[in-house]
Amino acid sequence: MVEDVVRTLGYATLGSRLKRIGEKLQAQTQELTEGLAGTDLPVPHNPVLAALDLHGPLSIGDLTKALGQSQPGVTRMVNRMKSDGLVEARSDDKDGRVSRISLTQEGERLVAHLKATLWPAAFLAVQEACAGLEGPLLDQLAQLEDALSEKPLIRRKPVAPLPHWSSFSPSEEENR
Amino acid sequence: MVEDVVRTLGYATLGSRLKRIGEKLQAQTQELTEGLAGTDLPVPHNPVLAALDLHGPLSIGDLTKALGQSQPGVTRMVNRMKSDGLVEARSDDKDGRVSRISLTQEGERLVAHLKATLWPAAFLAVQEACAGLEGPLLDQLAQLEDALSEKPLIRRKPVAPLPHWSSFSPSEEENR
DNA sequence: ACTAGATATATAACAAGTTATATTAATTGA
DNA sequence: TCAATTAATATAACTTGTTATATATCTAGT
Repeated sequence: MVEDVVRTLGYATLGSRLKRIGEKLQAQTQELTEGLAGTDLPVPHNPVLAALDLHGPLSIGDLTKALGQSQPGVTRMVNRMKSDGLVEARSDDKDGRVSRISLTQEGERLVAHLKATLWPAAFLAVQEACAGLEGPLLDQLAQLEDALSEKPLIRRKPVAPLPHWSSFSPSEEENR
Repeated sequence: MVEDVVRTLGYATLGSRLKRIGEKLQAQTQELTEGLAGTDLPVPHNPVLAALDLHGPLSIGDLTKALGQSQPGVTRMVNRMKSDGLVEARSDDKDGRVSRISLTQEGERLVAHLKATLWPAAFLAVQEACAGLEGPLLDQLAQLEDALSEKPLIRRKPVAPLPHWSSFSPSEEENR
């Protein structure tokens, strides 16, 4: 049997390790999405929806900052979401370079649905998987990775009635 | 100003968060690679070299387990490394389906070089960035992300003489 | 010995991230 | 006011991860 080299090497491969766990979490969140929200929204599109919901219309540059990733990546994701009918772009009146991205009606509807289903469920499931993690980062990562293998997010759906997303993020409807 | 939505959402976006930090670490490790080992070896190829160095020749399936990623991904990475002259494949004598991947002489040479330069330096730099992290996972991630922004790995090169990789991974030359 | 199924790897198509560069619009300074 | 610079977004090419599927070889059972 061959051991997990990326785990063994510790700090030397922390980057690969973080990416790997992140991808596992996203894959399990995708299962949740289908099983719980009944859509096939790609997991990385959720933060875009959340940012637009929190702040109202944003430029590509603002989204870049909100998501912490590169501008071309954001542009492409937004284009995809545009062709999916979730967002729309209009160029700014003051500055013709900037394109203001906003939720369409369909986007608003989806957000409302996600706030009642996927978002709280994912939050709680991940929170449960992280409950009891302790110690140095590498140890917590090992514990989390094991926890996700042993009991994936889809089996951590809360039994009690799902709280609405607003109870996690109280300040959301301000900037509209 | 727009805040960091992925950070704000906490557990709900932990997958994106982990991927994002992982990519940042890998990008900074790439800088280290060029500045310190004088090669342009892609960061994700390091664990493959380390696995082959630790265990000697491995099948694609074994590498898949060692790296914890999908078989087609491993196959493609190995093909790239083959065309870079770092590894070679011969089909197994007993079982014609399995292809045994081993380091070429050039691969061995590169590994020896990396053990004296990049691997210990990256280990120590990441360890330093992680020193003092405390508390729940989300907190430690926030601290780490801030630490990497404030002082990237390339500025954490140890001043003292670099210890050899073998001092981090004492059991390495066994399975050859 | 042959067929069925299982196993190992390869291939194809896609997604999402990156960097580098092109394009377009706005700003600034002579 | 216009030329040069700066700034925002778009486009292109690449990497690395994925899933689904094809191919090739081995193994088992009759």
